Amino acid sequence: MSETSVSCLITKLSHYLTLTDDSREKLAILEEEEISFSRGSEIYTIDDANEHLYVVKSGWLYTYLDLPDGRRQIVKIHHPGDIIGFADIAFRQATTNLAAAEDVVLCPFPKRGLRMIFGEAPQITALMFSIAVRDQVVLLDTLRALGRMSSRERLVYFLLDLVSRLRITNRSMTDTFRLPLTQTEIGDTIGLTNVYVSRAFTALEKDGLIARTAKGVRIVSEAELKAMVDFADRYEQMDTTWFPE
Amino acid sequence: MSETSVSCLITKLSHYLTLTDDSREKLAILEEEEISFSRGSEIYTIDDANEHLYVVKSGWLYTYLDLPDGRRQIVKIHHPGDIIGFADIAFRQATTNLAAAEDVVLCPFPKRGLRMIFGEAPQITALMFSIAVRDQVVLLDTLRALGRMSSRERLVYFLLDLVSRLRITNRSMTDTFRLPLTQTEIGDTIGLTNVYVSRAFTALEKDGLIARTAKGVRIVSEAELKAMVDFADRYEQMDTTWFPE
DNA sequence: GCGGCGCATTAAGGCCGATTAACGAGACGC
DNA sequence: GCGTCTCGTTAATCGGCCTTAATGCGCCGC
Repeated sequence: MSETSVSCLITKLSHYLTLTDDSREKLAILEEEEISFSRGSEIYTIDDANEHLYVVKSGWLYTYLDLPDGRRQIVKIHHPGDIIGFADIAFRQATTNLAAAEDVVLCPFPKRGLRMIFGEAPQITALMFSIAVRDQVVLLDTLRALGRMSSRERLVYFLLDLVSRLRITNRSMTDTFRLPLTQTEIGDTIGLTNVYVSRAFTALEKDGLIARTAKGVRIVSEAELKAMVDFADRYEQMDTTWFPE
Repeated sequence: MSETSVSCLITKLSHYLTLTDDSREKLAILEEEEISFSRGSEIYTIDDANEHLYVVKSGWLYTYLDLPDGRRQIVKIHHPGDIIGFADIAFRQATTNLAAAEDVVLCPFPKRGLRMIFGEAPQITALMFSIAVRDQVVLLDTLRALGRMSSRERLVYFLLDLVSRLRITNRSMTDTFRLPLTQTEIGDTIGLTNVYVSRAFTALEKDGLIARTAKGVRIVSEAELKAMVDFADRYEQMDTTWFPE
């Protein structure tokens, strides 16, 4: 446990409003415990009893669904500061699978930790509710991408969505970011094969819209990319005017 | 206003728990006002100030997103008893468009009606929160369908999802249901063209998996269809054990 | 330094769904 | 009863993405 490091959960939530000391203390409780998983680990799978939620301390993970014949769809990528497991609150058993895209550190906390938040921290409750709703809108955007976009457009949408999210926790980040996912994983996210992810990447690079570094990507012409897929940033702003306190 | 007719909102919510008289009174307030729209009407569009939510009294509607060149993705179909607009709570302006698939009657109520519910009716609050979360899981299933399924599988998933939802408000419904959507609209929902929706329909009918009536569909071999897409019913059961009261 | 492995790239061939178009059936207005 | 419009069907052609497979690069263990 690193006392000195700033909590990325608090960083993420602070983007939207100034947290009270009381709120900060309540959030700290959610990050007391730590577990590490190595790349490729399955943290939980469908039908597991889901008694815990997780705060991501470091590393990327993803939630996915399978088809019986082996096809796979990644439905959500998780970054440091994210809370994993909200979607399963309404069910006794997990409805999805969770895997580590690289070595990760998670902070598990029992569902009743959430009840404590709900009962005693109205400010965080409202924010978490808003984030859950916001994520739903993002899913609608993703649906639009998978249902109606070409391979190149899908990749563009995928990259723009990533940048927008990463900027919330890392304000200094401009246009270059690390991308610790294989092209097969990216394909499973946007409904393509690894082959076509590769082709789309090189095509975008050739057109000078993006550039690729060792393990990352640089967005070269963000405006052009945004116009290409009619991109709307759902992360930057949220309506917090109706919040309590 | 028909005093005699049972509210479909109350019917829908009653599927999951027994509502107290107090809860029923609070819900009735949400259905006081009524507006009618005829088939094809646009009730609201992106960037409209979204000050209202709507309870569907009768008729089907759908929420959709556009691409600049005219491609369209329907992201959610609404039935009687549904509450429309949850997803936009976190935003000042609408992030989606809403259109009437047939003649409909809606009950609009201001956002602050929801605040009244949140503050004074913990039972309904918990239920609405659960439904919002449940809908999120359904969206993940849909993502899997659009990302990884063939045209026939997508149509099967679409039909099974519809039946499961309709059974919540209409317990007597067995396997035949009305389908007031054009094949173009169905295609916009599952990411296909009207042509391929037609082909998928006739293929399923030829295989004896479904049958088509005048304006509806009959599920002939539900077990077989479910196996085909590894279908999980997210509507029948929800975990309400943690609810207050 | 060597072999093995995972991953990205590239090419060839095939299939599925898009596109376009023509036709028919039904609903509706007049 | 006629014309018009929408919607579903069917066919022909086209193109994008998949499948499969071969190649090469970088990383790691030994």
